[in-house]
Amino acid sequence: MSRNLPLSRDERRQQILDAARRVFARRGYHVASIDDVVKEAEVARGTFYNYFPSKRAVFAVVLEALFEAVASAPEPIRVDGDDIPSQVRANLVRMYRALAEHQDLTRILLAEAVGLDSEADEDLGRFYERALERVERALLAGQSLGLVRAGDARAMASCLLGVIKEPVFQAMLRREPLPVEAVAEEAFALVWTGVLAAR
Amino acid sequence: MSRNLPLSRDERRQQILDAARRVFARRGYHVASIDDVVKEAEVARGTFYNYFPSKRAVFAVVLEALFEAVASAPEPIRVDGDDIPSQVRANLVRMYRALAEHQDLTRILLAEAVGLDSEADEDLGRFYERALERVERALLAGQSLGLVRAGDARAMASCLLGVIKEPVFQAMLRREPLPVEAVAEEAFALVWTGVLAAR
Amino acid sequence: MSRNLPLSRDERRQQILDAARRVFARRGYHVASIDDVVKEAEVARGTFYNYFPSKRAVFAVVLEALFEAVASAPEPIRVDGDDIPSQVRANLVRMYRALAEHQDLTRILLAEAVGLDSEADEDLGRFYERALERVERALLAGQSLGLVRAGDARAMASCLLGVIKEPVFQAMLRREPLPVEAVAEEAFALVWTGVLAAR
Amino acid sequence: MSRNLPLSRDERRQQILDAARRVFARRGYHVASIDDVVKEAEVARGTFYNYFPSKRAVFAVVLEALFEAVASAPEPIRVDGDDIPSQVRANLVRMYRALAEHQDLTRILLAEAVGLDSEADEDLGRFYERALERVERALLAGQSLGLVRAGDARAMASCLLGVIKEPVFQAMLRREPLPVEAVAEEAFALVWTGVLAAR
DNA sequence: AATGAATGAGATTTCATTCAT
DNA sequence: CATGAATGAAATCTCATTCAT
Repeated sequence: MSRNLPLSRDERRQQILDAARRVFARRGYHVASIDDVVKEAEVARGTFYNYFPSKRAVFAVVLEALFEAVASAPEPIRVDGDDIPSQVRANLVRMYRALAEHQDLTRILLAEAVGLDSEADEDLGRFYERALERVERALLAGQSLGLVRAGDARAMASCLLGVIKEPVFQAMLRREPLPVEAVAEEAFALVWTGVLAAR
Repeated sequence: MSRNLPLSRDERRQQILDAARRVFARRGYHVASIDDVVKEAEVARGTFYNYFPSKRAVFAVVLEALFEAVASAPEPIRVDGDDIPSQVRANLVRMYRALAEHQDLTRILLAEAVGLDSEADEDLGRFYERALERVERALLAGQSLGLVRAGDARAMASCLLGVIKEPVFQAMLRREPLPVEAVAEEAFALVWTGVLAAR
Repeated sequence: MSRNLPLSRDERRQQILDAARRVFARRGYHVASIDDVVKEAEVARGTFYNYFPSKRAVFAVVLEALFEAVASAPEPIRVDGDDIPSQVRANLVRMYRALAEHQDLTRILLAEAVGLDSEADEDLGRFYERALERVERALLAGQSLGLVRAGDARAMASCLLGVIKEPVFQAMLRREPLPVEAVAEEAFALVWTGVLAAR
Repeated sequence: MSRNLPLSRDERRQQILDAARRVFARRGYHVASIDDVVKEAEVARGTFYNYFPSKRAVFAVVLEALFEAVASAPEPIRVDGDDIPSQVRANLVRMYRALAEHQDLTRILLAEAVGLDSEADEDLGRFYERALERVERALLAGQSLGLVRAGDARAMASCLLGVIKEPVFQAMLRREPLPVEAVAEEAFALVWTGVLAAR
């Protein structure tokens, strides 16, 4: 009935996008319906399709935004800066904090984006590819500096990514808050020295 | 259509269960339809419902079977047995091998079972709880033997779980085979000594 | 698994028929399933079809049995017997008692048998036809004896049938027991003298 | 298929409601399918569910409308108006006419609404309760005026209700038109003076 | 640009009936 | 005869998308 005030195209688009993110986080991609989204955004159903061609498309845009938010958290390691361990530890804290801050995003990223369809899998693949490359480059740099031990940097990167993701995933699964400091500390220690007692 | 000959309840049930597992792995829980399952099993639609009350129910059974298969892979570390590093490495290989053997299972476990509904989340939570406890106990034992460094064993366990899961997840995402030996080697090295070069 | 002892064809048939009557009374024709019936009868599903060609057919037989039970309740009015009012009153009591004794049958007759399909409607039509004819004949006899006032005996019979049915129906609807005596008394008084106070 | 032009919510709703009433009357609640209804209404299947949440729900609305239509037919007896017998006779004619006018409604009310489920039974129970109370009040008034003979007014009301319903039911069962005048006449005579010849 | 009524393919599930054992 | 596994047509209901207003 009552017609929404005209908004700039970008504002309206953002309004729908935000609503979609909240809905996807709350209900999951498959269970969420366009109806849920337009109700959350308080626009008419047709309006949605004026801005996005399909449910799948708006989800892709939501995903892309998440990628950006998480990927921008860590800062490049600088050889000339603080001592390297501190930089690594700080980056881990930054990552965990970014993930903890956006619990809804996390849920989408870890739970909803997987197994959607092959196109979504490719989006996700590209995301992790970028993440892995980044870690891999850091490891390779470390190896060439003699800081990091020899080994398959790619496989190592994959394991390291797991060190970051899993505690977040477990917290999400249990719907508990992520204990950022404790987890960052253990992750750092593991990465740095493994589980062994000092020799 | 030609009618299938009657089969013993157990055989038919298993046939449908296997088909369901393949279909869930290929298409994902939400996208898979009962039609897909009965076509894969080559039975009539009604036959499915003679054995399982719902799509959700058959998925629960599939999931439970996966839990068992994966959880039974590692063997307890024995202090009096082979040297401990070898036992740990062997367990990692066992786990990766179990997961690699059943690529379809892996997809379901890592991607499809997450965020389905609260009941599935609880199943999954219990599964990971068991896994974490197991790792945690091993770590605590190691600590009391002076082998493992001090620290929050729970958080450490969570990170270690990630070390195992992530390479498998990445392989699944890219639909590539898991390089079991290489990954096991890196995972072991990471767990044992971290990423640092020997000091 | 365990196979029922062989029974004579008639006994087995009766066993199924009784079960069907109970089930139809409890659940209603449409909601009742063959599964309900065979479980109630404790026979296999196939056995049912050895005795009755269809769900509809067994229902027809159940109905027929009810017809008999109810139709045999009243006794013919005899001009040479007790005084006629007593005979009429006695018949009303007999009818109400028969209906009250078989609550389940009543439910089927009044609620389930109507609107099933055109074939069932014809069965039901024949039943009421017989009932109406009987009442009509009694009324015509009464008219020729000068006992019953003039009028359309058929329409009168229809109204009288309603006098009998409705209290039973109301009791059924409320799932209350039928107060046989009180209802019979009022029905008799109504039939005999209407609602007017004596002039 | 050519798409129906958008209609106001109320118009479309009414269109579907009317179609549903016709279909329920023709086929019966259980046998009627949503498909029948949407074909009768000439709308798409989804359109039905835009207006009613379920088959059961649209039936409840149909039923409620019938209750209103039938319950509003008789007019209160006024002591200071025409002579009372005329008023009673007129009310009977009004009732029969209302029922005869809407044969479809009648079928639903008398046949389809009974024994559907406990909720429908309660609706029906309330409807008859209102009807019975109305008749009972009239009888009690008549008794206090010395017009109506003594007796259990409630039981009497129940019998009277049967006098009204049964001829309608019989006509419906035979799919014959209701002979309104003849039936009203006999019903009135029965109610007023019973079946006895004048003494 | 915004609206929301209309659409229909397709999903899950039921259950009367058949038939090999 | 008795059994119960197997069947598939058909039912209800969902929801992404279209399009007249």
